[in-house]
Amino acid sequence: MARRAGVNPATASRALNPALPGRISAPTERRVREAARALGYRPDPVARSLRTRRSGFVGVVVPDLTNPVIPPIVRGIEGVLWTAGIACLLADTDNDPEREALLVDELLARRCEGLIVSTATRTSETVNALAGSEVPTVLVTRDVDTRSLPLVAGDDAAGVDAAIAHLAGLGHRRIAHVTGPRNLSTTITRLRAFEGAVQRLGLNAFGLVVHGDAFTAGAGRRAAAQLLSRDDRFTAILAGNDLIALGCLEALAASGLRCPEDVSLVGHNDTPMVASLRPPLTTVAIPQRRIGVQAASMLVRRLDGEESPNNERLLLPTELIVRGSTAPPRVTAPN
Amino acid sequence: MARRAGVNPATASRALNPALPGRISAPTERRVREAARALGYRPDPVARSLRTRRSGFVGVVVPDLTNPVIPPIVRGIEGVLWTAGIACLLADTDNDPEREALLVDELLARRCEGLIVSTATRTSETVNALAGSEVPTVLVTRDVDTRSLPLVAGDDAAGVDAAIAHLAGLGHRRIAHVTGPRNLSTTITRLRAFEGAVQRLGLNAFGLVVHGDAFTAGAGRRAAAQLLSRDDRFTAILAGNDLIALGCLEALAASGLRCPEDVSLVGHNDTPMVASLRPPLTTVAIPQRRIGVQAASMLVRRLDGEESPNNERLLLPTELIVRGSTAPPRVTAPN
DNA sequence: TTGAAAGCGCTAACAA
DNA sequence: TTGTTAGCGCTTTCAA
Repeated sequence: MARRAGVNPATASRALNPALPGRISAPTERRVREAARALGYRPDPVARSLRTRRSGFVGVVVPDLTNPVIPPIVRGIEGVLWTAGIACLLADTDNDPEREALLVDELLARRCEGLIVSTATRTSETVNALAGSEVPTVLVTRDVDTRSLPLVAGDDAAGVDAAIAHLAGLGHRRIAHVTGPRNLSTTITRLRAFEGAVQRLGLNAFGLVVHGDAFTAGAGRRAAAQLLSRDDRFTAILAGNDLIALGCLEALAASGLRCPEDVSLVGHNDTPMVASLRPPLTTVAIPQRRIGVQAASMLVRRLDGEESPNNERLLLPTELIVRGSTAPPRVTAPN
Repeated sequence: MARRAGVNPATASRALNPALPGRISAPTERRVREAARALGYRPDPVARSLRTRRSGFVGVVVPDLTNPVIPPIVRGIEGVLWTAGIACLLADTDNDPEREALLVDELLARRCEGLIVSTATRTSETVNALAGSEVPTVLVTRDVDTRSLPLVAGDDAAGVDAAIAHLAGLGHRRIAHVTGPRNLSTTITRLRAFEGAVQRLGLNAFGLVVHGDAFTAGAGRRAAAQLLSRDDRFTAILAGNDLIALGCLEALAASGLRCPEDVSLVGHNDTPMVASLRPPLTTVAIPQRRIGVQAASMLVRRLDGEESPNNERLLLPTELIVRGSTAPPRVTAPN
């Protein structure tokens, strides 16, 4: 290879890898580099991996690439990692714990150096097992109950606080919450924040929390319909995310209720196009790309040997985007 | 390793790889497999790669994961490939030809066995170069002008045909087309189909084609505004994609025109949430996931050595989804 | 500062 | 049917 062009066997290796032990004389290094360029030489990453036991890539495990929150995060991750000379092996679990186990196993077998995981559920055994393993892992967006791994996410609690404060400021006293699926940490975080804010503001949400069984419009529609069928009155809904909010909107319309005149509505995530719904959706925006960037950076630091506690948590600021779906309540509760 | 547990050195390899030459006796195979299981043995993929010159992964190059057409395609790809024991290295070019060149180079250096590419532009030199390379490549959704590589995509032309036929059937005679960026094959395919359909139906679209400079709502808004500022009258718009359609909707509203009463509107792709716009958008749905599945399957066949011409093209059926944004024109053109 | 030699874990060829 | 030997392309001791 390049050696033939130069003169030496594996001195070339040292010449091309300045980080390696053993100083190289300037002229030698120049000769090697020239030869390498002339022959279009690229070191074989596979052979290098075999020797160094480092693969040069990390696994990125996502619950569902089709969930609009995920792609910007992956882009953030991917950009940082390529810059660091690391490639991303992508694995989509389809929100299925079994598939998650399978894919993580496969990823580890392929010797990925690290993992960035948005887990399928908050009780994932697969993810918990990672906490004890050798391979550095960072969670994004979705946490596990054990909190046994570092996490980068949006500060959903602050976003929910802002949302409830906004609604309360408009005069709402009876605010309902249609959550996402209970097996996700994001659902729990938002629910706890909702409960906290309600209590802090002296509101009362008894009978006004209902759980959606998925982050979909259909689940939102069903849950909201259930809410509307009860006797409890409310003038606003905090939805677990934007798709659930969309479902709520549909359920309200189906009940002949108008948004925001009869019921105000707040979503979560600021998904594409929610600004173009009728009414435009008030929602909590999370810095998706930055979450990805920070998660990847955190992983890179760990790969570089920086010691950090596994309970490291980075919550990036969220922002309440006020649009047309929230307004003061009418004097008498309508439903 | 497993050898110590069994008895033999590399017979184990044959035992675990039924495809390899050299028959193995049933008892031996059983012994080996038991030992492997007992010791939790997993063959090292890196060492195997070094020996076999196969890396076990392919590169997936996408223009922008944030473009809602892409994720379902990637999911389709990813599912098929994992099933085939192949991992996906993800690379997002951000629609930038330079970055595309960089990433493909990096991917090739890492010895991926094949590539699935949705290119940044229809004139991509990077992609054209792939046509002459050793590594099997399949294009998805976006073609290059040279047509030098196999392609799997939706049958956009048929979708556009159906859309124009639908509009003409409603009575529209003057139909405008707000295209996407001209450096994408999808734009050209849809434009050609538009022109063909217009001509075939004896319509006239002189002065009614305007180019958006990106697949964004902003580009659609600007292009539609430009269209509206002209003297040419029209009663319907075919948009290059749904985001452009959204921009058109905004431009119409800004001009005091109603959709569909004053101007009908058709999008492309059936992006999430367009059914919830006001009015719900009539659009051409493309089988995104199936496109991914078929592209991956095609690549796997090629990796397995099946010889196929590089001009293989698989166009999967599209479907016009009629919603509320299209209606018969009023008797007199309004704008 | 450089060269020589060994070996990462596996599989391909050849021999038994 | 199985064992032996060699070697994929690199990096890493160890010696010079």
